[in-house]
This record gives sequence, C-alpha cells and structure tokens, in this order.
Amino acid sequence: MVRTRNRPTLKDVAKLSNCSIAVVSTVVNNAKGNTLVSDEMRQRVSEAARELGYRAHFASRTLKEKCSRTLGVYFPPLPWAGAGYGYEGAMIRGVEKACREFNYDLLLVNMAGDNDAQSCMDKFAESRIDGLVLMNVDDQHDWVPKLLEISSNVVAVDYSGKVDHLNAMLFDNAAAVRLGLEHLQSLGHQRIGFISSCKKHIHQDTFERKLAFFDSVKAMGLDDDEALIFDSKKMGRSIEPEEDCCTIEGTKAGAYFASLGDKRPTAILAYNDLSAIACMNHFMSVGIQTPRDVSIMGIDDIELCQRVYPTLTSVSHPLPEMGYTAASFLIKHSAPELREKHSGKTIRKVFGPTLMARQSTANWEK
Amino acid sequence: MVRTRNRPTLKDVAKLSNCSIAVVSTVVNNAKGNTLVSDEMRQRVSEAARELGYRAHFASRTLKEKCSRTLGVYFPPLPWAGAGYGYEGAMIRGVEKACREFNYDLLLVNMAGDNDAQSCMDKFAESRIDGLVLMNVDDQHDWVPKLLEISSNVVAVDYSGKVDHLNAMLFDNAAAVRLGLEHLQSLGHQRIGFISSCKKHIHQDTFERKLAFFDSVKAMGLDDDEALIFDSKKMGRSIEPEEDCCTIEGTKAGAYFASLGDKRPTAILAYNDLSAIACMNHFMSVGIQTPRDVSIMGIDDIELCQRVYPTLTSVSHPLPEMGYTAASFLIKHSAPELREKHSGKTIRKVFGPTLMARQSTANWEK
DNA sequence: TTGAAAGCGCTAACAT
DNA sequence: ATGTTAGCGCTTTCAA
Repeated sequence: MVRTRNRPTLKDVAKLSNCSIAVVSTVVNNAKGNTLVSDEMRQRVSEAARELGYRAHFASRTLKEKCSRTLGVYFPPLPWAGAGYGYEGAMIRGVEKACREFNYDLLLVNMAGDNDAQSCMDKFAESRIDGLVLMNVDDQHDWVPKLLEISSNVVAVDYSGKVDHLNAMLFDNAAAVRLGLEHLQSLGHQRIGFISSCKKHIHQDTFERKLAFFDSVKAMGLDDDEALIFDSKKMGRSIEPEEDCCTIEGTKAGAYFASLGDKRPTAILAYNDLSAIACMNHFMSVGIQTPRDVSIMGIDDIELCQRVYPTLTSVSHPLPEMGYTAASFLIKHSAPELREKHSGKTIRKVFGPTLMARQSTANWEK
Repeated sequence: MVRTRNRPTLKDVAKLSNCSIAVVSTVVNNAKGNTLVSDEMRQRVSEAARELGYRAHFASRTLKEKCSRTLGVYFPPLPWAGAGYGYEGAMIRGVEKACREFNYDLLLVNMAGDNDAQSCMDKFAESRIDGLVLMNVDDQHDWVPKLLEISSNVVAVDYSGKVDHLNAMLFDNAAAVRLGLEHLQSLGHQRIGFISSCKKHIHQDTFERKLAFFDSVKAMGLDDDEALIFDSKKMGRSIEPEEDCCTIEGTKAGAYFASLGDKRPTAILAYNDLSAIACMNHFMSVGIQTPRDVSIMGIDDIELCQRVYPTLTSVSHPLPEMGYTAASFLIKHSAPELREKHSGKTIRKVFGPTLMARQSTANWEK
C-alpha cells in the first residue's frame, strides 16, 4: 500500500487538547451545536487542530449531513465535444467558481461516454453527487426524463431538447444570428450567405439558428435568395454522427459558394465556428481571400477563433456565467445551510450573445 | 429542498426480503464476508434489491472501507492550459478509462487555480481522494514536495520539475525533436530554423527541446548556424507569465525569419504547436506561403493542428496512454481489493513521440 | 445458514 | 461550559 500519513481524527485533537470530541467538533465547525465554549478552550482546541493539521473526514461528514457537497458535470461523448475548443472549459470554470464559493467539489461524470444514463443515475443513487450539470444535451439523450425521476436537482447548459421540466440555461440563438447579421450589414454587406448543418440528427439549436436567419433576412431587408443557404439539400446527403461534420459542411459550403460566380455572397454567416473556419480554409485553398473577397463569421466564439488566420469574427455565449448560474442553483437547492425550498417550478434562463469582431469580417466597398 | 427520491438502504432491502442486513450486504457485494447464503435467499434478496434499485451509499462505504475510490486531477491555471486544445481532454480520457475499469470516480481539483497547494492537500487530508494526477506541473509548483509528505500516491503527467521522488509519466522531448528534424531532412531540408520559448520562467521541457535541437543538428549534419535559432536573445525581452506567450513568440519569430532574406531557413521546427501556428500566420500575413516558401512544424500535436490552414505537421504525445498508466498506478496502490504493496521506488515512464505529417511540411526542391 | 453488533468519524441533541 | 451518546449506512466478525 501507499504511504499516506495517518490523518488525525476528532479523537486525536480532543486528546491533545484535553477535552471531548464534541467540543472539538464545535470549535472546528465554528459553533453550530454547542455554541458555548470558553475562549480559553477554543484557543487550545484551535491550536491543537492546527498543529495536527486536522480536517474533517469527508465521508464521515457526508454520511452525517446527508449531503456530499459535490456536483457532477456531464458532457456527451460527441466527437467534437470534449475535444477542447475551450467550450467545456469555459463552462466548467463557471461551475468551479460557484463550487469554490460554497466549498463544493466537482465530479466528472462519464467523459468517456459509455453507459451515460446509468453513470448519471448511479451517482445520484449512491449519493455521490447532490446535483448535476448536463452540458449540451438534447433529445437524443432519451434517458433524461428517467434521470429526473431520481433527482430533479439537475440543470442543463445549452440544452436543446424538449423535456420541459428540465432546468436549463439557454443561449438566445435567434439574437445571436441577428447580431451577426447586423454586424455584417453595418459593414455594408447586403448579400449574405448562411451555412446550416447537414448532420443527420439536426439539433434544436441549429434549427433555431436557421429559422432566425430566414426571419432576420426579411426583417432587415437583406437579399432573400434561396441560393444563399447552404444546407443538406445542397450538400446532397446527411452527415453521419461519427463524422467530423463541421469540417465536411464548411468545406462543401465553401466549394458551393465559390461556384456561384457573380452570385457569390459578399459575406457568410455560419451556424457555428468550426464550419466557418472550414469554409474559410477552403476559400484560401482556391485563392479566395478573407476578408478581402468575402467576409466570414461564425457563432459560439470558441477559442479557436483567435488562433486561425485571419482571426474569426464570432458571437459568444457567456458560458462561465451560464455554468456559474447553473451550479449556484444546484448548490442552493442542496446545501443544508441554505435549505432553500425548491419552488417546484422549472427554471429557464436565457443568455444573450456578444459580438466578437475580428479580422475575418471587413467593410464591403460596393 | 429539492425532490430526490429517498434512496433505499440495506435495511429497506432486508425488510422486503425478510432477512438481516448482513445477508443483504453479503449478497449485493457478491460474497465477501459471509459466503454461505442459500440459493433461495440469494435469489430473494437480489430481486428485492433490483426492485428497489438499491445501490450502496457512497460515503458509508467509504467510511467503512477507508478508501474513497476517487482520483483527483489537477491542472495548473496557466492561461493556455485548460483553455482547450484537447491536450488535457486527451489525458483525462485515459484517466477516465482506468477509472471506469476499476469503478473509480474522478474529481476535478482546482481548475480555477487559487490556492492550488491547499486544495490538493486538503483533498487528501479529508480522505476525499485516494490518488492524484498532476498535469503539466514543474518546479514553479514549489508545494509539490509538501504534498508528497501527505501522500505519495501522486503521479505527474508531463512533469518537468526536479523533484526526483515524484512518480511521473514523461515525454521523450529529445526524441520528438529528433523525429521532427528527421522528417524535415527526409523532405530535403538542410537549413532548418528553430523557435524556442521566450517565457520568463523557462520549462524544463522547453529547455530539453532546445538542447535536443543543438545536438540533433550536429548529429544529423544539418546547417549549424546561430542565426537559425529564435529565442529570448533575439526576442530582446522575456515574456511575462500572464501573456499569451506562444502567439507573441511565434509572431516575432516569423518576423525575424522573414527578415533573413537569403539566409532564411527552408523549414522551421517550433518547440510547440501554438508558436508554430503563430509563425505560420505571420508568414501568411506578409505573403510567405506554407509549405511552398517554407515548411513549418510543431510539437505536441494539439487538436488545433488539424483545424488551421494549412494543417500543421506535428509530433504527438500518447496522452491517453500516459493518463491511463498514471491512473492505473494510483488505483493499484489504493484499491483495497488489489492491495498492491508500494515498492517504495518512484516510477518514471518515458513515452515516445509519433510523427503526424500534414500539409505544412513539403519537399524542398533545391 | 442467518442474525447481532461493533465500529468507521462525525454532528447535534441532550445530560451533566 | 463541557461531556456523553445516538445514529448516519455500511462491512465483517462472531455468535447462534
């Protein structure tokens, strides 16, 4: 076995400071049960505890308190998720912030992605976690309703499914598309193309973005031409889940738009950053320069936007805030010292977009 | 409070199957203490347990077993770390694989990065974790020796410090540099530049890569010219820790190499991918094309390499394996059912590099 | 073959 | 002001 220093228990501290474990417990927890401990004793105990490096045993406290002070975070095992891009990281940082404030821990539930449903439910069933953040979940995760039967202390971040009693932190997709188009219009673009998803199972998110494009084009008086939309119809096929969809879509979209000649849009808004980048890369490979010949922008503002050349204009989620809000909710409804009653009502918060203007979009000299 | 179905305990299962909790415990754990339970009873208990959805309470078991079956993972709060790039994700996936195999959990220790030392030590002191994976730690983390006093069940992945009794999974930096140079040489390059780090506190890793460059250049008979090395001397200053060092270095390096005119290298090896990409981006912005005018490659093979244009040739770590090996070690030395004696010897495993040839490197027509 | 009970370390109600 | 103790849910030894 490994060498791990024998941790001191309440008993050890009590012995060293010549008192009972109850007194020690009272002192180290800063007065909950017995408030009445003499200053002299308090002093002695504190010192002994410090000397021994006493820390309450996690499992013991959990058992007694019926609360593990731990949140779980779950990510679906999509090929593009978890791969980085700072997307999950940004959200986690928000969750972590809330956890730190309330002295909670963070458990990674099943990044590997086998048996997701069981893993999530087991963590609750074993009382390992008090709450769970589901990242980027949708209706393909058909086990969510079952999970909610075990515990309702669950919040989805960037949820795009239809389970209406699931707490969720949402992104205003329509506003994001609108903001992007306004940016392009303000630069003088009138003929704007849109790249939509060609995935086999289209996400609600993606769908909303496409709809918002149609609506905004009309509302803003932009060129309304069916030829400006790249989607699975133009792609000719649907992309299987295991493929690197964004690269495929973006590349094909680039080829499609390049083929339009005179009718080529002067700017392109992609439903996400990866497809925007793939499109830009394709243009580059055939000698079309961004932003000189065409402006391109994405949505989501993943870290990658700042690393490509030219840097990609995008529209960002406030992911840290979303994570923070989600985690705070879960903590408020589980921490014994807060004991906030669950209103019973599902919460839904919608977060607005922010424009991140970079090099890939520029004025269009007519 | 939140609605969480009251979890069934041993008692509940015992009542339903008309026996004592001892029998239930024996059955659900598949025969450890009392092996002798009648088939009929075994049957009844199993059914009752299944019916109630019984799962052992995590904290309770931990308390009894003196083992939390949980590993911690720590990442230093560097600006470029945790930001994504798939680097940490790849390692975590390996750790997770080992955890799943042995039914361990994964705790995220302090991604936010305040008070790192205390967080890591507290998790051990509270018996919250049985082992800890330290990612990308070096001698700046001066609390590591103190941590090891609390528990030796710690493994560092991609360690570049000098604490020699710390278990570590290492990357063969010299081999990586050599492999990169061999690749370039095989393409016909003879005059190869190197981008080193200009960070204020230079990592051991980085240092090793620089040394390996010198050695390999000599050993392989490549052009040996001081002008081919870009480092803080040529940079004129050191980069502060909070700056986006790689972008700064890479960009400056690009400007430097571009200024060499006739003496410009035909290929460049950067000490990491981000600086290679920044260099390539700078070249692009001044009309130098990769790989037509110059080949560029990095080291580490972060996800980003596949997303930029042209895609970046690199040399990869086997991060999932490193994570898996680290976690397996920690589990072997903490799981009660394995009870492997700690040999007392520090383990060090060195993992070899793999070339990932992509578009950014090409034949040099002399 | 089954059950009773100790004990893991802690908190808090209650006794002194 | 301080101490005693029940009990959280589990495993395992020992008794029946």
